[in-house]
Amino acid sequence: MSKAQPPKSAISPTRAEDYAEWYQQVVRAADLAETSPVRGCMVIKPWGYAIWENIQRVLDGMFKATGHKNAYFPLFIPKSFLEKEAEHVEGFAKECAVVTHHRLVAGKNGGLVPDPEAELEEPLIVRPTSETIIGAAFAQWVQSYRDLPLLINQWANVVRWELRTRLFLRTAEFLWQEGHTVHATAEDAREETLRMLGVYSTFAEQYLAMPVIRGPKTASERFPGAVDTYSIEALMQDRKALQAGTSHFLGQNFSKASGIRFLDAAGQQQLAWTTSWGVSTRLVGGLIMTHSDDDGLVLPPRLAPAHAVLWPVFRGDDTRAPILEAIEKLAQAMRAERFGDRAVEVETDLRDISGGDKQWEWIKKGIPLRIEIGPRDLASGSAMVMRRDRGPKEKESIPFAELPKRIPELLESMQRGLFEKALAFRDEQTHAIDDRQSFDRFFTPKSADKPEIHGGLALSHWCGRAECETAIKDALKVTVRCIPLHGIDGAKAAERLKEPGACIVCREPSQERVVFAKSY
RNA sequence: CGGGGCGUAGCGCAGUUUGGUAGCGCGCACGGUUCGGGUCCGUGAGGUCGGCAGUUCGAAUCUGCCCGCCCCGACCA
Repeated sequence: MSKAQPPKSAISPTRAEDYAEWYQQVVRAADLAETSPVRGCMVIKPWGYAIWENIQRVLDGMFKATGHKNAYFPLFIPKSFLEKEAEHVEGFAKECAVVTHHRLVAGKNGGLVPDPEAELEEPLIVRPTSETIIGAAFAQWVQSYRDLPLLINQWANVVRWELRTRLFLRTAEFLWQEGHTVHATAEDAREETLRMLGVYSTFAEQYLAMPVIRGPKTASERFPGAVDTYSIEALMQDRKALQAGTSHFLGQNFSKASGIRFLDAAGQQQLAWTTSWGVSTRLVGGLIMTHSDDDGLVLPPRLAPAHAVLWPVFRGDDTRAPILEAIEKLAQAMRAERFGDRAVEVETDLRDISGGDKQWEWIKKGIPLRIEIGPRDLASGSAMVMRRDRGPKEKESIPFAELPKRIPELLESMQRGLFEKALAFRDEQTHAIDDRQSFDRFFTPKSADKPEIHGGLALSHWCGRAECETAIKDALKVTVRCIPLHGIDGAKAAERLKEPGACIVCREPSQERVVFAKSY
Protein backbone atom coordinates (compact mmCIF):
# COMPACT_ATOMS: atom_id res chain seq x y z
CA MET A 1 0.00 0.00 0.00
CA SER A 2 1.10 3.57 -0.60
CA LYS A 3 2.57 5.40 2.32
CA ALA A 4 -0.23 6.76 4.48
CA GLN A 5 -0.26 10.52 4.30
CA PRO A 6 -1.28 12.22 7.52
CA PRO A 7 -4.78 13.55 6.86
CA LYS A 8 -5.37 17.28 6.92
CA SER A 9 -7.62 16.79 9.91
CA ALA A 10 -7.89 14.00 12.44
CA ILE A 11 -11.64 13.63 11.90
CA SER A 12 -13.03 12.69 8.54
CA PRO A 13 -15.35 13.92 7.18
CA THR A 14 -14.92 17.50 8.33
CA ARG A 15 -17.78 19.59 9.67
CA ALA A 16 -18.24 21.31 6.34
CA GLU A 17 -18.20 18.05 4.40
CA ASP A 18 -20.82 16.17 6.40
CA TYR A 19 -21.77 17.54 9.78
CA ALA A 20 -23.89 14.61 10.97
CA GLU A 21 -21.19 12.10 10.14
CA TRP A 22 -18.51 14.35 11.64
CA TYR A 23 -20.44 14.34 14.92
CA GLN A 24 -20.52 10.57 15.04
CA GLN A 25 -16.84 10.31 14.26
CA VAL A 26 -15.95 12.78 17.01
CA VAL A 27 -17.93 10.74 19.52
CA ARG A 28 -16.16 7.62 18.41
CA ALA A 29 -12.66 9.04 18.11
CA ALA A 30 -12.91 10.55 21.59
CA ASP A 31 -14.15 7.22 22.92
CA LEU A 32 -17.19 8.83 24.54
CA ALA A 33 -19.90 6.32 23.69
CA GLU A 34 -20.98 3.65 21.27
CA THR A 35 -24.18 2.15 20.00
CA SER A 36 -25.40 -0.91 21.84
CA PRO A 37 -27.22 -4.09 20.85
CA VAL A 38 -30.33 -2.47 22.30
CA ARG A 39 -32.29 -0.40 19.84
CA GLY A 40 -31.74 3.31 20.32
CA CYS A 41 -29.71 2.86 23.49
CA MET A 42 -26.04 3.77 23.91
CA VAL A 43 -23.16 2.54 25.97
CA ILE A 44 -21.49 5.52 27.60
CA LYS A 45 -17.78 4.81 27.88
CA PRO A 46 -15.54 6.04 30.72
CA TRP A 47 -14.32 9.22 29.02
CA GLY A 48 -17.88 10.19 28.15
CA TYR A 49 -19.34 9.14 31.46
CA ALA A 50 -16.74 11.18 33.31
CA ILE A 51 -18.05 14.29 31.55
CA TRP A 52 -21.55 13.41 32.71
CA GLU A 53 -20.28 12.82 36.25
CA ASN A 54 -18.73 16.28 36.24
CA ILE A 55 -21.99 17.76 34.97
CA GLN A 56 -23.83 15.93 37.73
CA ARG A 57 -21.44 17.02 40.44
CA VAL A 58 -21.62 20.70 39.56
CA LEU A 59 -25.37 20.81 38.99
CA ASP A 60 -26.05 18.80 42.12
CA GLY A 61 -24.12 21.41 44.08
CA MET A 62 -26.12 24.19 42.48
CA PHE A 63 -29.42 22.43 43.24
CA LYS A 64 -28.45 21.94 46.86
CA ALA A 65 -27.31 25.53 47.13
CA THR A 66 -30.83 26.56 46.09
CA GLY A 67 -32.40 24.39 48.76
CA HIS A 68 -33.22 21.18 46.91
CA LYS A 69 -32.78 17.66 48.21
CA ASN A 70 -32.30 14.46 46.26
CA ALA A 71 -34.65 11.49 46.40
CA TYR A 72 -35.41 8.51 44.22
CA PHE A 73 -38.70 7.26 42.78
CA PRO A 74 -39.65 4.05 40.95
CA LEU A 75 -38.65 3.28 37.38
CA PHE A 76 -42.15 1.96 36.70
CA ILE A 77 -45.31 4.00 36.55
CA PRO A 78 -48.71 2.28 36.71
CA LYS A 79 -50.58 3.01 33.51
CA SER A 80 -53.45 4.61 35.45
CA PHE A 81 -51.08 7.21 36.90
CA LEU A 82 -50.03 8.38 33.48
CA GLU A 83 -53.68 8.64 32.49
CA LYS A 84 -54.46 11.18 35.17
CA GLU A 85 -53.41 14.32 33.33
CA ALA A 86 -55.04 14.59 29.92
CA GLU A 87 -52.41 16.58 28.02
CA HIS A 88 -49.65 14.58 29.63
CA VAL A 89 -51.17 11.31 28.36
CA GLU A 90 -51.47 12.67 24.88
CA GLY A 91 -47.92 13.92 24.88
CA PHE A 92 -46.20 10.77 26.06
CA ALA A 93 -48.50 7.87 25.21
CA LYS A 94 -46.99 7.38 21.76
CA GLU A 95 -43.46 6.84 23.01
CA CYS A 96 -43.79 4.63 26.07
CA ALA A 97 -42.19 1.26 26.77
CA VAL A 98 -44.76 -0.94 28.47
CA VAL A 99 -44.21 -3.86 30.82
CA THR A 100 -47.03 -6.39 30.66
CA HIS A 101 -45.63 -9.59 32.20
CA HIS A 102 -43.53 -10.55 35.17
CA ARG A 103 -42.21 -13.93 34.08
CA LEU A 104 -40.76 -15.72 31.05
CA VAL A 105 -41.23 -19.36 30.10
CA ALA A 106 -39.72 -21.61 27.44
CA GLY A 107 -41.35 -21.05 24.07
CA LYS A 108 -42.33 -23.63 21.46
CA ASN A 109 -39.34 -23.02 19.21
CA GLY A 110 -36.83 -22.68 21.98
CA GLY A 111 -36.08 -19.33 23.57
CA LEU A 112 -38.24 -17.53 26.04
CA VAL A 113 -41.71 -16.05 25.80
CA PRO A 114 -43.74 -14.02 28.30
CA ASP A 115 -45.73 -16.43 30.45
CA PRO A 116 -49.42 -15.95 29.58
CA GLU A 117 -50.15 -16.91 33.17
CA ALA A 118 -48.02 -14.03 34.38
CA GLU A 119 -49.70 -11.06 32.78
CA LEU A 120 -49.85 -8.00 35.01
CA GLU A 121 -53.28 -6.82 36.05
CA GLU A 122 -52.20 -3.30 35.26
CA PRO A 123 -49.39 -2.66 32.78
CA LEU A 124 -46.41 -0.70 34.04
CA ILE A 125 -44.89 2.08 32.00
CA VAL A 126 -41.14 2.62 32.06
CA ARG A 127 -41.04 6.28 33.11
CA PRO A 128 -40.70 8.78 30.27
CA THR A 129 -40.72 11.44 33.05
CA SER A 130 -41.88 11.18 36.63
CA GLU A 131 -44.48 13.89 37.29
CA THR A 132 -47.25 11.41 37.97
CA ILE A 133 -45.43 8.93 40.21
CA ILE A 134 -43.77 11.74 42.14
CA GLY A 135 -47.09 13.55 42.33
CA ALA A 136 -48.62 10.54 44.06
CA ALA A 137 -45.87 10.63 46.68
CA PHE A 138 -46.13 14.38 47.09
CA ALA A 139 -49.86 14.09 47.74
CA GLN A 140 -48.93 12.06 50.82
CA TRP A 141 -46.06 14.28 51.89
CA VAL A 142 -47.88 17.57 51.67
CA GLN A 143 -50.55 18.27 54.28
CA SER A 144 -49.93 21.77 55.53
CA TYR A 145 -48.62 25.05 54.19
CA ARG A 146 -45.80 24.42 56.66
CA ASP A 147 -44.66 21.53 54.43
CA LEU A 148 -44.08 23.94 51.59
CA PRO A 149 -42.15 24.61 49.53
CA LEU A 150 -41.16 21.01 48.85
CA LEU A 151 -38.00 21.01 46.75
CA ILE A 152 -36.96 17.62 45.37
CA ASN A 153 -34.61 16.45 42.66
CA GLN A 154 -33.93 12.99 41.31
CA TRP A 155 -31.06 11.71 39.18
CA ALA A 156 -32.44 8.96 37.01
CA ASN A 157 -32.80 7.31 33.67
CA VAL A 158 -35.93 7.64 31.58
CA VAL A 159 -37.12 5.99 28.39
CA ARG A 160 -38.83 7.60 25.43
CA TRP A 161 -39.34 5.35 22.43
CA GLU A 162 -37.85 7.67 19.84
CA LEU A 163 -38.05 6.73 16.18
CA ARG A 164 -34.70 8.16 15.27
CA THR A 165 -31.85 8.31 17.71
CA ARG A 166 -28.40 9.90 17.80
CA LEU A 167 -25.76 9.33 20.44
CA PHE A 168 -26.25 11.77 23.35
CA LEU A 169 -28.64 14.02 21.40
CA ARG A 170 -31.57 11.68 21.36
CA THR A 171 -31.45 8.15 22.72
CA ALA A 172 -34.32 5.88 23.73
CA GLU A 173 -32.95 5.67 27.24
CA PHE A 174 -31.21 8.72 28.60
CA LEU A 175 -29.80 9.91 31.89
CA TRP A 176 -31.07 13.10 33.41
CA GLN A 177 -32.13 14.92 36.51
CA GLU A 178 -35.68 15.97 37.09
CA GLY A 179 -36.53 18.54 39.71
CA HIS A 180 -40.05 18.51 41.12
CA THR A 181 -41.27 21.16 43.49
CA VAL A 182 -44.49 22.07 45.26
CA HIS A 183 -45.45 25.57 46.33
CA ALA A 184 -48.24 27.30 48.19
CA THR A 185 -48.74 30.05 45.64
CA ALA A 186 -48.53 30.53 41.90
CA GLU A 187 -46.01 33.33 42.45
CA ASP A 188 -43.67 31.03 44.40
CA ALA A 189 -43.91 28.34 41.77
CA ARG A 190 -43.25 30.80 38.96
CA GLU A 191 -40.28 32.17 40.84
CA GLU A 192 -38.90 28.65 41.25
CA THR A 193 -39.39 27.94 37.52
CA LEU A 194 -37.34 30.99 36.62
CA ARG A 195 -34.77 30.39 39.34
CA MET A 196 -33.95 26.97 37.91
CA LEU A 197 -33.92 28.32 34.38
CA GLY A 198 -31.30 30.73 35.72
CA VAL A 199 -29.32 27.87 37.27
CA TYR A 200 -29.29 26.06 33.93
CA SER A 201 -28.30 29.16 32.09
CA THR A 202 -25.43 29.85 34.51
CA PHE A 203 -24.26 26.26 34.28
CA ALA A 204 -24.41 26.24 30.48
CA GLU A 205 -22.42 29.41 30.14
CA GLN A 206 -19.89 29.04 32.97
CA TYR A 207 -19.22 25.32 32.74
CA LEU A 208 -20.22 24.11 29.28
CA ALA A 209 -18.95 27.44 27.89
CA MET A 210 -22.09 27.35 25.79
CA PRO A 211 -23.93 30.63 25.40
CA VAL A 212 -27.69 30.22 25.74
CA ILE A 213 -30.83 32.21 25.17
CA ARG A 214 -33.53 31.71 27.77
CA GLY A 215 -37.19 32.31 27.55
CA PRO A 216 -40.65 30.81 27.34
CA LYS A 217 -41.66 28.41 24.60
CA THR A 218 -44.68 28.98 22.43
CA ALA A 219 -47.85 27.00 23.20
CA SER A 220 -47.08 24.40 20.56
CA GLU A 221 -43.68 23.61 22.05
CA ARG A 222 -44.85 23.35 25.65
CA PHE A 223 -44.29 20.31 27.85
CA PRO A 224 -47.48 18.22 27.90
CA GLY A 225 -49.42 19.34 30.94
CA ALA A 226 -47.44 22.51 31.63
CA VAL A 227 -48.89 25.99 31.85
CA ASP A 228 -45.60 27.50 30.76
CA THR A 229 -42.39 25.91 29.51
CA TYR A 230 -39.11 27.81 29.55
CA SER A 231 -35.95 26.63 27.87
CA ILE A 232 -32.34 27.46 27.33
CA GLU A 233 -31.42 27.33 23.67
CA ALA A 234 -27.92 27.07 22.25
CA LEU A 235 -26.63 27.39 18.71
CA MET A 236 -24.60 24.49 17.37
CA GLN A 237 -21.86 24.81 14.74
CA ASP A 238 -24.19 23.60 11.99
CA ARG A 239 -26.33 26.61 12.92
CA LYS A 240 -29.15 24.51 14.30
CA ALA A 241 -30.51 25.27 17.75
CA LEU A 242 -30.36 22.80 20.60
CA GLN A 243 -32.85 22.89 23.45
CA ALA A 244 -30.43 22.27 26.27
CA GLY A 245 -32.64 22.46 29.34
CA THR A 246 -36.26 23.06 30.29
CA SER A 247 -38.10 24.43 33.29
CA HIS A 248 -41.87 24.11 33.55
CA PHE A 249 -44.47 25.99 35.52
CA LEU A 250 -47.14 23.32 35.87
CA GLY A 251 -49.78 25.47 37.52
CA GLN A 252 -52.24 23.27 39.38
CA ASN A 253 -52.62 20.72 36.61
CA PHE A 254 -50.61 17.97 38.26
CA SER A 255 -51.79 18.89 41.76
CA LYS A 256 -55.31 18.33 40.55
CA ALA A 257 -54.38 15.07 38.86
CA SER A 258 -52.46 13.72 41.87
CA GLY A 259 -54.42 15.39 44.66
CA ILE A 260 -51.65 17.53 46.12
CA ARG A 261 -53.60 19.65 48.63
CA PHE A 262 -52.71 21.46 51.80
CA LEU A 263 -54.35 23.47 54.56
CA ASP A 264 -53.34 27.10 54.50
CA ALA A 265 -52.82 29.34 57.54
CA ALA A 266 -56.52 30.13 57.58
CA GLY A 267 -57.41 26.44 57.69
CA GLN A 268 -58.68 26.39 54.12
CA GLN A 269 -57.85 23.50 51.83
CA GLN A 270 -55.83 24.60 48.81
CA LEU A 271 -54.53 22.99 45.64
CA ALA A 272 -50.77 23.25 45.43
CA TRP A 273 -48.70 24.73 42.59
CA THR A 274 -45.92 22.65 41.09
CA THR A 275 -42.90 22.93 38.82
CA SER A 276 -40.56 20.52 37.12
CA TRP A 277 -37.24 21.04 35.38
CA GLY A 278 -34.61 18.89 33.78
CA VAL A 279 -31.41 18.53 31.83
CA SER A 280 -30.07 15.34 30.33
CA THR A 281 -27.08 13.62 28.77
CA ARG A 282 -28.04 15.68 25.75
CA LEU A 283 -25.84 18.37 27.32
CA VAL A 284 -22.85 16.22 26.37
CA GLY A 285 -24.02 16.36 22.75
CA GLY A 286 -24.33 20.12 23.07
CA LEU A 287 -20.84 20.40 24.48
CA ILE A 288 -19.45 18.37 21.58
CA MET A 289 -21.23 20.37 18.89
CA THR A 290 -20.42 23.73 20.44
CA HIS A 291 -16.64 23.41 20.71
CA SER A 292 -15.23 20.50 18.76
CA ASP A 293 -13.27 20.99 15.55
CA ASP A 294 -12.06 18.91 12.62
CA ASP A 295 -9.41 17.34 14.86
CA GLY A 296 -12.02 16.04 17.27
CA LEU A 297 -13.39 16.81 20.69
CA VAL A 298 -12.58 20.05 22.47
CA LEU A 299 -13.44 20.00 26.16
CA PRO A 300 -14.19 23.02 28.32
CA PRO A 301 -11.64 22.62 31.16
CA ARG A 302 -14.24 22.91 33.92
CA LEU A 303 -15.92 19.71 32.78
CA ALA A 304 -12.98 17.83 31.28
CA PRO A 305 -12.44 14.39 32.84
CA ALA A 306 -8.76 15.32 33.11
CA HIS A 307 -7.12 18.70 32.66
CA ALA A 308 -3.75 17.64 31.36
CA VAL A 309 -1.81 14.66 30.16
CA LEU A 310 1.95 14.27 30.57
CA TRP A 311 4.16 11.99 28.57
CA PRO A 312 7.85 11.38 28.15
CA VAL A 313 9.93 11.57 24.99
CA PHE A 314 12.85 9.16 25.10
CA ARG A 315 16.09 9.26 23.20
CA GLY A 316 18.34 6.49 24.28
CA ASP A 317 18.21 4.63 27.55
CA ASP A 318 20.35 6.93 29.65
CA THR A 319 17.71 9.67 29.75
CA ARG A 320 14.87 7.33 30.58
CA ALA A 321 14.97 7.30 34.34
CA PRO A 322 15.48 11.04 34.90
CA ILE A 323 12.70 11.88 32.44
CA LEU A 324 10.24 9.53 34.13
CA GLU A 325 11.22 11.03 37.43
CA ALA A 326 10.62 14.54 36.11
CA ILE A 327 7.21 13.50 34.75
CA GLU A 328 6.16 12.06 38.08
CA LYS A 329 7.38 15.06 40.00
CA LEU A 330 5.65 17.52 37.71
CA ALA A 331 2.40 15.53 37.78
CA GLN A 332 2.42 15.60 41.57
CA ALA A 333 3.09 19.31 41.68
CA MET A 334 0.27 19.94 39.23
CA ARG A 335 -2.18 17.80 41.19
CA ALA A 336 -1.55 20.00 44.22
CA GLU A 337 -3.03 22.96 42.37
CA ARG A 338 -6.75 23.70 42.15
CA PHE A 339 -8.88 24.78 39.23
CA GLY A 340 -12.38 25.99 39.95
CA ASP A 341 -14.07 23.67 42.40
CA ARG A 342 -11.69 20.74 42.15
CA ALA A 343 -8.06 19.69 42.12
CA VAL A 344 -6.17 19.82 38.85
CA GLU A 345 -6.51 16.34 37.39
CA VAL A 346 -3.50 14.96 35.56
CA GLU A 347 -3.01 11.81 33.54
CA THR A 348 0.37 10.40 32.69
CA ASP A 349 0.67 8.40 29.51
CA LEU A 350 3.66 6.09 29.71
CA ARG A 351 2.50 3.65 27.06
CA ASP A 352 5.19 2.44 24.75
CA ILE A 353 3.63 3.68 21.53
CA SER A 354 4.82 6.24 19.03
CA GLY A 355 4.72 9.86 20.10
CA GLY A 356 2.62 10.78 17.10
CA ASP A 357 -0.07 8.29 17.95
CA LYS A 358 -0.12 9.45 21.52
CA GLN A 359 -0.34 13.07 20.44
CA TRP A 360 -3.30 12.55 18.12
CA GLU A 361 -5.15 10.27 20.44
CA TRP A 362 -5.22 12.94 23.14
CA ILE A 363 -6.09 15.64 20.64
CA LYS A 364 -9.09 13.62 19.55
CA LYS A 365 -10.11 13.09 23.17
CA GLY A 366 -10.08 16.84 23.69
CA ILE A 367 -7.90 17.02 26.78
CA PRO A 368 -7.16 20.72 27.46
CA LEU A 369 -3.39 20.49 27.96
CA ARG A 370 -0.77 18.13 26.55
CA ILE A 371 2.61 18.29 28.20
CA GLU A 372 5.74 16.45 27.19
CA ILE A 373 9.19 16.17 28.63
CA GLY A 374 12.13 14.98 26.57
CA PRO A 375 15.92 15.13 26.91
CA ARG A 376 16.11 18.71 25.68
CA ASP A 377 13.42 19.81 28.13
CA LEU A 378 15.12 18.00 30.93
CA ALA A 379 18.35 19.82 30.08
CA SER A 380 16.62 23.19 30.12
CA GLY A 381 14.47 22.38 33.15
CA SER A 382 11.22 22.96 31.32
CA ALA A 383 8.30 21.17 29.66
CA MET A 384 6.58 21.60 26.30
CA VAL A 385 2.96 22.61 26.74
CA MET A 386 0.34 22.29 24.01
CA ARG A 387 -3.18 23.62 24.27
CA ARG A 388 -6.21 21.99 22.66
CA ASP A 389 -7.55 25.39 21.65
CA ARG A 390 -4.43 26.09 19.58
CA GLY A 391 -2.94 24.37 16.54
CA PRO A 392 -1.78 20.77 17.08
CA LYS A 393 1.86 21.73 16.63
CA GLU A 394 1.97 24.91 18.68
CA LYS A 395 4.16 24.40 21.71
CA GLU A 396 5.25 26.61 24.55
CA SER A 397 8.21 25.82 26.74
CA ILE A 398 7.51 26.50 30.41
CA PRO A 399 10.02 25.94 33.26
CA PHE A 400 9.14 23.13 35.70
CA ALA A 401 9.15 25.59 38.57
CA GLU A 402 6.52 27.85 37.01
CA LEU A 403 4.31 25.33 35.27
CA PRO A 404 2.12 24.01 38.13
CA LYS A 405 1.18 27.50 39.24
CA ARG A 406 0.36 28.51 35.70
CA ILE A 407 -2.03 25.61 35.09
CA PRO A 408 -5.13 27.21 36.63
CA GLU A 409 -4.50 30.39 34.68
CA LEU A 410 -4.05 28.47 31.43
CA LEU A 411 -7.21 26.46 31.99
CA GLU A 412 -9.14 29.57 32.91
CA SER A 413 -8.06 31.32 29.75
CA MET A 414 -9.11 28.30 27.69
CA GLN A 415 -12.48 28.12 29.41
CA ARG A 416 -13.07 31.82 28.76
CA GLY A 417 -11.76 31.57 25.22
CA LEU A 418 -14.15 28.75 24.35
CA PHE A 419 -17.11 30.71 25.63
CA GLU A 420 -16.08 33.85 23.79
CA LYS A 421 -15.52 31.96 20.58
CA ALA A 422 -18.93 30.29 20.83
CA LEU A 423 -20.55 33.62 21.64
CA ALA A 424 -18.89 35.32 18.68
CA PHE A 425 -20.02 32.48 16.45
CA ARG A 426 -23.60 32.80 17.64
CA ASP A 427 -23.51 36.53 17.18
CA GLU A 428 -22.29 36.11 13.60
CA GLN A 429 -25.10 33.68 12.86
CA THR A 430 -27.84 35.79 14.40
CA HIS A 431 -29.76 38.16 12.18
CA ALA A 432 -32.74 40.45 12.54
CA ILE A 433 -34.96 39.58 9.58
CA ASP A 434 -38.09 41.53 8.76
CA ASP A 435 -39.44 40.32 5.45
CA ARG A 436 -40.57 36.86 4.48
CA GLN A 437 -38.45 36.71 1.36
CA SER A 438 -35.21 37.24 3.26
CA PHE A 439 -36.43 34.85 5.92
CA ASP A 440 -37.03 32.10 3.35
CA ARG A 441 -33.68 32.75 1.72
CA PHE A 442 -31.93 32.60 5.09
CA PHE A 443 -33.33 29.17 5.85
CA THR A 444 -33.06 27.63 2.39
CA PRO A 445 -29.88 25.80 1.43
CA LYS A 446 -28.36 26.55 -1.98
CA SER A 447 -27.95 22.88 -2.68
CA ALA A 448 -31.22 21.02 -2.16
CA ASP A 449 -29.77 17.55 -2.70
CA LYS A 450 -26.96 17.84 -0.24
CA PRO A 451 -27.80 20.82 1.94
CA GLU A 452 -24.78 22.82 3.04
CA ILE A 453 -24.60 24.32 6.51
CA HIS A 454 -27.00 27.26 6.39
CA GLY A 455 -29.43 29.30 8.45
CA GLY A 456 -28.83 30.40 12.02
CA LEU A 457 -30.92 32.36 14.45
CA ALA A 458 -33.45 34.72 12.95
CA LEU A 459 -34.82 37.45 15.19
CA SER A 460 -38.16 38.12 13.61
CA HIS A 461 -41.59 39.35 14.51
CA TRP A 462 -44.40 36.94 15.18
CA CYS A 463 -48.02 37.79 15.89
CA GLY A 464 -48.40 35.02 18.43
CA ARG A 465 -50.85 32.92 16.43
CA ALA A 466 -50.26 29.19 16.06
CA GLU A 467 -51.22 29.19 12.38
CA CYS A 468 -48.36 31.54 11.47
CA GLU A 469 -45.97 29.37 13.48
CA THR A 470 -47.22 26.27 11.66
CA ALA A 471 -46.92 27.93 8.29
CA ILE A 472 -43.22 28.57 8.90
CA LYS A 473 -42.67 25.09 10.27
CA ASP A 474 -44.34 23.41 7.31
CA ALA A 475 -42.57 25.52 4.73
CA LEU A 476 -39.05 25.61 6.18
CA LYS A 477 -38.84 23.27 9.18
CA VAL A 478 -38.09 26.34 11.21
CA THR A 479 -39.67 26.85 14.63
CA VAL A 480 -39.82 29.48 17.33
CA ARG A 481 -37.12 28.36 19.75
CA CYS A 482 -38.16 30.73 22.48
CA ILE A 483 -39.23 34.25 23.25
CA PRO A 484 -36.07 35.72 24.80
CA LEU A 485 -36.54 36.93 28.34
CA HIS A 486 -33.44 38.98 28.92
CA GLY A 487 -32.31 39.91 25.47
CA ILE A 488 -29.42 38.15 23.83
CA ASP A 489 -25.79 38.63 24.69
CA GLY A 490 -23.56 39.61 21.83
CA ALA A 491 -23.14 43.03 20.37
CA LYS A 492 -25.08 43.01 17.15
CA ALA A 493 -28.16 41.10 18.16
CA ALA A 494 -28.66 42.54 21.61
CA GLU A 495 -30.89 45.53 21.22
CA ARG A 496 -33.11 44.34 18.42
CA LEU A 497 -35.75 42.47 20.38
CA LYS A 498 -38.25 44.71 22.12
CA GLU A 499 -39.41 46.85 19.27
CA PRO A 500 -42.68 46.97 17.36
CA GLY A 501 -42.93 45.38 13.95
CA ALA A 502 -45.04 43.14 11.73
CA CYS A 503 -45.41 39.35 11.83
CA ILE A 504 -43.09 37.65 9.37
CA VAL A 505 -46.04 35.66 8.01
CA CYS A 506 -49.25 37.69 8.24
CA ARG A 507 -47.88 41.24 8.79
CA GLU A 508 -50.14 41.75 11.81
CA PRO A 509 -48.53 43.97 14.46
CA SER A 510 -46.06 42.48 16.94
CA GLN A 511 -44.35 44.07 19.93
CA GLU A 512 -41.21 41.98 20.07
CA ARG A 513 -39.02 39.67 18.09
CA VAL A 514 -38.74 35.96 18.80
CA VAL A 515 -35.97 33.51 17.96
CA PHE A 516 -36.59 31.35 14.92
CA ALA A 517 -34.26 28.48 13.96
CA LYS A 518 -34.01 24.96 12.71
CA SER A 519 -33.42 22.69 15.64
CA TYR A 520 -32.41 19.29 16.91
C1' C B 1 -43.84 4.59 10.20
C1' G B 2 -42.94 6.58 4.59
C1' G B 3 -38.58 7.43 0.91
C1' G B 4 -33.32 6.27 0.02
C1' G B 5 -28.75 3.65 1.30
C1' C B 6 -26.36 -0.33 3.86
C1' G B 7 -25.17 -4.89 7.01
C1' U B 8 -18.43 -9.46 5.08
C1' A B 9 -12.40 -9.59 11.33
C1' G B 10 -12.43 -4.22 16.48
C1' C B 11 -12.81 -0.09 12.32
C1' G B 12 -13.09 1.10 6.92
C1' C B 13 -13.98 -1.74 2.64
C1' A B 14 -13.41 -5.38 -1.93
C1' G B 15 -15.65 -9.85 -3.49
C1' U B 16 -22.24 -10.66 -4.95
C1' U B 17 -24.15 -9.03 -11.68
C1' U B 18 -21.22 -14.42 -14.20
C1' G B 19 -22.73 -19.81 -7.03
C1' G B 20 -17.10 -23.56 -6.06
C1' U B 21 -16.99 -22.46 0.48
C1' A B 22 -13.15 -15.41 2.22
C1' G B 23 -9.52 -11.14 0.93
C1' C B 24 -7.24 -5.93 1.43
C1' G B 25 -5.98 -1.56 4.44
C1' C B 26 -5.95 0.27 9.38
C1' G B 27 -5.96 -1.56 14.28
C1' C B 28 -4.24 -5.69 17.59
C1' A B 29 0.11 -9.34 19.45
C1' C B 30 5.41 -10.52 18.96
C1' G B 31 10.53 -9.30 16.95
C1' G B 32 13.52 -5.74 14.82
C1' U B 33 13.88 -0.62 13.17
C1' U B 34 12.58 4.32 13.98
C1' C B 35 11.01 7.98 17.20
C1' G B 36 10.07 15.87 19.63
C1' G B 37 6.06 12.32 16.58
C1' G B 38 0.26 10.09 13.28
C1' U B 39 7.84 5.50 11.24
C1' C B 40 9.32 1.30 8.33
C1' C B 41 10.12 -4.21 7.73
C1' G B 42 8.83 -9.06 9.09
C1' U B 43 5.86 -12.82 11.63
C1' G B 44 1.12 -13.89 13.69
C1' A B 45 -3.89 -13.96 15.98
C1' G B 46 -8.70 -12.75 14.55
C1' G B 47 -14.59 -13.95 10.45
C1' U B 48 -21.00 -19.52 11.76
C1' C B 49 -19.98 -13.08 5.36
C1' G B 50 -26.91 -9.55 10.21
C1' G B 51 -30.63 -13.88 11.25
C1' C B 52 -33.92 -17.82 9.71
C1' A B 53 -35.83 -20.75 5.84
C1' G B 54 -35.54 -22.30 0.71
C1' U B 55 -33.18 -23.55 -4.32
C1' U B 56 -28.56 -26.37 -5.40
C1' C B 57 -23.82 -31.60 -5.42
C1' G B 58 -22.22 -26.78 -3.52
C1' A B 59 -24.63 -20.12 -1.25
C1' A B 60 -21.16 -14.14 1.17
C1' U B 61 -23.12 -14.64 -3.96
C1' C B 62 -29.82 -16.76 -6.15
C1' U B 63 -35.18 -16.58 -3.72
C1' G B 64 -38.49 -15.46 0.50
C1' C B 65 -39.31 -13.66 5.34
C1' C B 66 -37.32 -11.22 9.54
C1' C B 67 -33.77 -8.05 12.37
C1' G B 68 -30.52 -4.01 12.81
C1' C B 69 -27.81 0.51 11.33
C1' C B 70 -27.22 5.31 8.59
C1' C B 71 -29.41 9.61 5.79
C1' C B 72 -34.06 12.48 4.54
C1' G B 73 -39.22 13.19 6.39
C1' A B 74 -43.16 12.80 10.46
C1' C B 75 -42.37 12.71 16.32
C1' C B 76 -39.33 14.42 20.16
C1' A B 77 -35.02 16.57 25.47
